[in-house]
Amino acid sequence: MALVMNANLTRPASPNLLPLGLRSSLFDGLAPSEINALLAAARKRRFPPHEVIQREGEPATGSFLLATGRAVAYKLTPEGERVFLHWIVPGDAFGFTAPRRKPPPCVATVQTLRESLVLVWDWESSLALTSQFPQLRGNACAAMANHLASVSRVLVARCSQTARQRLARMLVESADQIGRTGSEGIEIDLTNEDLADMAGVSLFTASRQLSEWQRKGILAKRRGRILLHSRNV
Amino acid sequence: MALVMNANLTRPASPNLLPLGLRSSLFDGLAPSEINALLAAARKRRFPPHEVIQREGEPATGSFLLATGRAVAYKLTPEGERVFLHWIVPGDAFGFTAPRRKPPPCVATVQTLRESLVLVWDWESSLALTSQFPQLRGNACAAMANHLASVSRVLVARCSQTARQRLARMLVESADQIGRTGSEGIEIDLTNEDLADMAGVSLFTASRQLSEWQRKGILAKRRGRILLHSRNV
DNA sequence: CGACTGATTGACTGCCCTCAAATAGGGTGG
DNA sequence: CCACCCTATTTGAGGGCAGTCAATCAGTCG
Repeated sequence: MALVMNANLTRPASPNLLPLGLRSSLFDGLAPSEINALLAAARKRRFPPHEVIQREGEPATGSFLLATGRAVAYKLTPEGERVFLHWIVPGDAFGFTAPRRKPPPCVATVQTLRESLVLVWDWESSLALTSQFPQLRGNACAAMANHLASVSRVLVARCSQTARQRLARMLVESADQIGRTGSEGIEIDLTNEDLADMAGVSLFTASRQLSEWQRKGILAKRRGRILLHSRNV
Repeated sequence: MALVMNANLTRPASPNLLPLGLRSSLFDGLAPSEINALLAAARKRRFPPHEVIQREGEPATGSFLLATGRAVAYKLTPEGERVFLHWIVPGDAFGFTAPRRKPPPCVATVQTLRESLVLVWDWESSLALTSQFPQLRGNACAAMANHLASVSRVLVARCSQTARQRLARMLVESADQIGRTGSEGIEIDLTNEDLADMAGVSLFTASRQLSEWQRKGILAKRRGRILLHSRNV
């Protein structure tokens, strides 16, 4: 029951097509020559941590594929609160739009968490490539469908779950997505504030709830890190 | 600032292509002969009021285009609460998915409000048509992008707005979408309960808030109907 | 060993939901 | 035309979840 359904690895493309060993469902069903054409058209761009790759509302002037690193997609409320949508991990594509004359506005903001390597296609070449390779358009379409499903799940979670439930859910999903399995459980590098933002909960509610779970022995806390003993909720 | 951005009439197709005079952005950029091929492949189906056309979670075995009538798209929480997504008006397409081997599950439930005429393409012909006409795939993709933007707006509204604000917003949007302009303002055929469901607010909160607005002279209420004097909020 | 940032804890507040009970529209049948 | 019923709606009282504010504590890094 993952909240985040990213566009990675449903059917693996041929392995090691890139020097990076990058796999992505964006390449599903494409011939190696076609993939090479894609890669040739892409610019590789390196982003430092906490850098905005695309900003909600601005024209979608490019399409992206995360090669290495990590990023997060979120929306901003008029009051400036961030509404977490999903993590973006290597292999995930974003910024693809329906074919139009003009770039439509971005739906969400995407920001790196750590140093990341991103393949970038500008608007024109993205348009050209997706019209040249119908399979690619289909794959981009599938990525959009996944985003739609993902946002829908976030919506339902926000509408029907309590603060405690949303926190629990975010913990489990973050463990799946960005957790490192250690000797005593799953370690997640997140501050209380990160977790609170993602779950849509105040910093204090998050702190109180996490403390309660720690008292019950479900997890242990270090500064800026959470150690989840098991994934039961 | 419409919450609902449906797939209608961005650039009009040639007029009166159908006996119904149906226009839809689904036909954008298609030649008349192509549109005829589309229509020939479609089955016309009439739904009585309050009939479910597609149900969330079930395989998306068809693609739809509403010709006449009205419908609503919503999601269900595990507790059975309905989360309103958007109205569906004539010209709106829904149920289109990314090209896949198997039909993916529907993202939302779509239900008629009144008797409606719907064009239906089954899974196979939908797949065949969208691969035959790249422009059609693009248009279906655009419809999906609109749904994504729409759900995102609902999400942000749910996360950042108070009950009062959400009610106001739903009133204005419903006025745009399904209101009839009368002599004294815009009439909307909605019960308190409908409005409360859509805004994600309890029946009582809706009643209290509407009464307050009525006292202030912003609107008048009849049983099962709301008369909005102006659209200011 | 400061200093800064992250985390904790308690007290208070407020929005909005729940429940109960009464009221009013509006159609229907006599 | 009126009585009646079903449903929509109103209104009040009470309560709970979770947010806000304030003050303190603790970990890490220079």
